[in-house]
Amino acid sequence: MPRTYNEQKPTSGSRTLTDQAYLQLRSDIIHGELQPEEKLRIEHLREEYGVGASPLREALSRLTADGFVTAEGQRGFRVAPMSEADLADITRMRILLEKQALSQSIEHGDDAWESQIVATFYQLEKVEQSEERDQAEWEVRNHDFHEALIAACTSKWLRRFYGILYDQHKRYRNIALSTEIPRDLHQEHEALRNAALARDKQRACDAIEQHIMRTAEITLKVLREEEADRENEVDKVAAS
Amino acid sequence: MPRTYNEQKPTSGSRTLTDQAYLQLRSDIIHGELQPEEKLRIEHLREEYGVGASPLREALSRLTADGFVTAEGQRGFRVAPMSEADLADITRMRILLEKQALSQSIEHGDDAWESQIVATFYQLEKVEQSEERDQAEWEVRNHDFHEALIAACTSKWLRRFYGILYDQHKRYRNIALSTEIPRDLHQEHEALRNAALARDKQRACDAIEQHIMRTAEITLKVLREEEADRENEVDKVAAS
DNA sequence: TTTACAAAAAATATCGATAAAATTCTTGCA
DNA sequence: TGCAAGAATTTTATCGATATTTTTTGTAAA
Repeated sequence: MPRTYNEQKPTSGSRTLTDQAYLQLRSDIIHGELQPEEKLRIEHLREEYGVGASPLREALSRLTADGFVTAEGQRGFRVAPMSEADLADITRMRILLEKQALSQSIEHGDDAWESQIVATFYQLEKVEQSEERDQAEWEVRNHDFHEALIAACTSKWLRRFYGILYDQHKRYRNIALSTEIPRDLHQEHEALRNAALARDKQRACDAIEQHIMRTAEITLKVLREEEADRENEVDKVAAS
Repeated sequence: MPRTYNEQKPTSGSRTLTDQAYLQLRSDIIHGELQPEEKLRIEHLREEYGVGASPLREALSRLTADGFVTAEGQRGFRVAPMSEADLADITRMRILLEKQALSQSIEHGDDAWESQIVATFYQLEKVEQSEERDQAEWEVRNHDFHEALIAACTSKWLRRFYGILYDQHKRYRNIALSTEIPRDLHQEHEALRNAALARDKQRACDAIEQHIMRTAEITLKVLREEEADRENEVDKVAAS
């Protein structure tokens, strides 16, 4: 009896198994389920994710392009490392690109663009001011808002690169904050919204720079604390 | 008798078949052997490049990340389209990134960096002033020189994105110029070298901007002429 | 002649199996 | 005890075969 190997799970909207594997792996890396530098053995992942080698390898190739995975010929794949230097690099680049995208967006944005900024800001505000500050919810709303700001940017390449950096940054935030709550970023978001709607490029660029810097600083601080904790653990074990 | 399917061609230095397929496809796209928008049928490519479906798909995934190929789930791959708008986009982005990379490089460059600029400029100069202006040779020397200029840039991400854009731009140059000769870009290169060695960021950035703009303009002009020619052809055929 | 549908053909995505390469484990020797 | 050669194991990269989808072709009704 010929058996069906694609069971067409209706749970995931993804078309192909490769897409599914890609999205799952991506999510697991961003959320730290797969640790930095961890070896990604195909055989192992096959069981874990329930797909064959081909779609897995393809998914890993894509993730390599996104900078979430590193590949070495004949040596397989591993989760991309994380470092303070890398975070600093991502931050600087994100500032450069998001400023540019924001400027273009302010230049070309129409009424729909403005509306979308107002709408996404409102949703973000709601999450930020609610009692139980849901990290996952905030992530989504934050992303929507930032996306709305640069939605009128006409450069395909700028958007592509910006998207990669945003997701990279997200990984650092997720690893660091994990269960932490977002702080008073609210004023910064508000300033950003107002500057954009006022079509004030300079003010908007300053706001976005400061905003990204602040977010990165907080992430960096938590990252360092975690690092210190880990070293303490090691010392304790060594001392016992 | 178990047969060997990897014949280990010693001609190509690449480790894996995937790498080989990637490099070949890439080159064929950059040099216009594979036309923009052309369908890339796996079955067909298998014969053409002599490798199986798996390495091909992986190679195509990588090329998708580089922006040389587009992929649509369940619909396969095709060569990425080319357009004037895309060229303009690439140009603008390349200016933004190369300026940034150059600034950082000027800031951090050491003696070895300076030497490398002098050396690669000299080689480029030789090609530019020789009688038989070999397009392929010039491409390599030009790339080496530009690479040397930003070699001291510390940002991994900046270099990654810049590399992608440089190669994209190269495709347009190759498609457009094909057998054309490089013009008096020599003075621009010289100005660039001098500004870099003088550690004059402002001057270097201006020089690079003008240089990239000029190159792009020339490419655009040739592109338009070719387009016009093609339309003439079509008209002729339609009239007959 | 065009449109609509169904059958046929082609192409994609995927699997399981396997050769080659890398890694780990043994074991014999200085 | 340390270590090097090589045997065993694990892992990667790759192939050929096949289910599922998409595209093309052929045909009959409007």
